[in-house]
Amino acid sequence: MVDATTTGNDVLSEASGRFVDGYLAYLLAQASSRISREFHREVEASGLSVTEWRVLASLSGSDGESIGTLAQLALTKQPTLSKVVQRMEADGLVERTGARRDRRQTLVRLTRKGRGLADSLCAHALRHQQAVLEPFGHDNAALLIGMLKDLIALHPPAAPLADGG
Amino acid sequence: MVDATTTGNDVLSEASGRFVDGYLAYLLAQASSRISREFHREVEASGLSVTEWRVLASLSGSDGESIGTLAQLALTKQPTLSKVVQRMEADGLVERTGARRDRRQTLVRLTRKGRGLADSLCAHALRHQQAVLEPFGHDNAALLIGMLKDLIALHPPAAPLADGG
DNA sequence: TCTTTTTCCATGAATTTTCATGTTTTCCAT
DNA sequence: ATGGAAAACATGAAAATTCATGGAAAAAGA
Repeated sequence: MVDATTTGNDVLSEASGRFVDGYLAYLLAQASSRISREFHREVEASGLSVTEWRVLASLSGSDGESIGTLAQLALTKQPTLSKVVQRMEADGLVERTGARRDRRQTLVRLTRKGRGLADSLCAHALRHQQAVLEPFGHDNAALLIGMLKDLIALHPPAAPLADGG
Repeated sequence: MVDATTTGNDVLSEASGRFVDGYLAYLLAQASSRISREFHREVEASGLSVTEWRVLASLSGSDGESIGTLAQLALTKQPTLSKVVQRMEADGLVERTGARRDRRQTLVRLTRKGRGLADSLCAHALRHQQAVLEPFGHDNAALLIGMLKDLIALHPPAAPLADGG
């Protein structure tokens, strides 16, 4: 098992080699990219783009999100997301309903078909996650996830959305 | 200070709320995006795109990298990187030299101008990183970085490059 | 109430990225 | 050696993303 407490000497004051090899933002981006790449094959095998999968995942366990919220969750700009959602609506994966509370908003919800696909992919994703975290052991895995959540909580999104995003 | 050892109860068996809120790949992507966004304003103030900054950062502390390696480091596809490097060459930030060892490769190196800009931005980046990690304390920060490096080491890049990426 | 300002989303234009493919060089097995 | 397969990169066409902008609804102020 990987023992995070004994990884290298002082990983912070990185004195040698490429700059990026000790740079947090790079490590996060690289880890994100590599961890996701494997699963994204499954996603594309389902006929979805990565962005479309992110939308499905973001809507899983929710009974509707606005375009703006989805853009933040899916890490894209709002115009991008408007167009992705339109494609997904044409494919019968989501439906767009004018929200009751605020008629400016477009509320996006999973259709039955979309929920089926989302559930299937999410289950797959969780199995993949388990495999990824297995070498770390339960405690270190929880530590990692906790710290990522802390990082996220400490850095609010660009346009402060109602709550804390 | 954030105490990662007491963050929530069991962050793994996430039973409530949106699927993504407990999903490692999402947390990595979201954290990466949010941490970087702040600094990317500095980058764009320097007249660089994010991808161009990634190339500069990847070349910092190196005396030349191939197009393929840079594509991996900068998290883009090879054709994208070829074009970005051409723009950067036109701007006088990098130079492309035929590598000695393998004449198929294009070796990319920082020019004096490029190195100046890269050094300046990297210094800025490290100050930013220090601020980001400060709430975690030295030990937890080292733990986080160590685990990210482990994650990366455990998941090799798509097309196995000579070494270990 | 009636502006004035802000928020939320859609859309066309421009940019960026990616896909598909071709060329050149290297590697490997005869 | 040599012919075939694989690797590295460039490039044109296609697709995706982003920028700039506009309209409609809500919020804020006078």
